[in-house]
Amino acid sequence: MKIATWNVNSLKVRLPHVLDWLATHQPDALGLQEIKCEDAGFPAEALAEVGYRAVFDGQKTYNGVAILSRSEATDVVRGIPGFADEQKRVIAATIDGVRVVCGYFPNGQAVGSEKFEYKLRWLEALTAWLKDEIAAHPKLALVGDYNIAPDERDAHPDWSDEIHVSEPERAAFYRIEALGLNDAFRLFVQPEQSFSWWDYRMGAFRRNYGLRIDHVLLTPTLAEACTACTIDKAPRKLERPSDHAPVLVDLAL
DNA sequence: ATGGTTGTTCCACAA
Repeated sequence: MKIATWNVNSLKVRLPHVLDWLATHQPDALGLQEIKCEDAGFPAEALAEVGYRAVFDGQKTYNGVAILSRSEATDVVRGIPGFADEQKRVIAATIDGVRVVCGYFPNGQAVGSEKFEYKLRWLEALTAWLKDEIAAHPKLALVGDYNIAPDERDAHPDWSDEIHVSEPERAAFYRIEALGLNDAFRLFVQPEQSFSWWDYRMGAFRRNYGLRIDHVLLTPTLAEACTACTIDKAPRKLERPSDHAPVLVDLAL
């Protein structure tokens, strides 16, 4: 089984890239973030033509998440239960016996800002809900754009902003891991300076001036079955790319 | 020190 995650920064604009990527990698589940479209405008037909169904929680202009799958997605949950939020950032579903939780974590803008406080509140609510969700689903994958680089290896040495690498954000990431989740990427030896996001500006991709902020976290049952985790930089090299690369895990299931 | 880019939109705002 293959599970992947990709912040596409507008599904409308990135649809050709997504269709190509699905054809090449044939994931069983793909979590998408920042689809930036309302439910009525979701390109369900184009995806169905290449063999994928979708569950989604769309929003105009900002945010929006989806899970694409070849098998039927069941027990769909939209948003964090009990956490009122206008912003569409979470969708969860069970696919082929695996609970896939897809999240677009808040950016946080700048440490100490109002948006940063929202990020921390959101992380707290997500963590509380995940505790129950993991207890109910031993095979669970938390995928998405976390907007957190977990440790020093995950940020370019010249990264100077506090946001994405601050102590409170990293502490929140470790609290999620402490629920019993494993960073799939670090189960394997990886190239140094492996990143999943590069700013559009200042030739950041060319200089590999990036961060690893897109993650797949796995419960122990899935971590034991995990045989590979890779960041696919290929779509980032295309014309009109997303600023994020997809992350893909292989599971011996 | 500033500005550099992209997407959606009413041209500013979020990333």
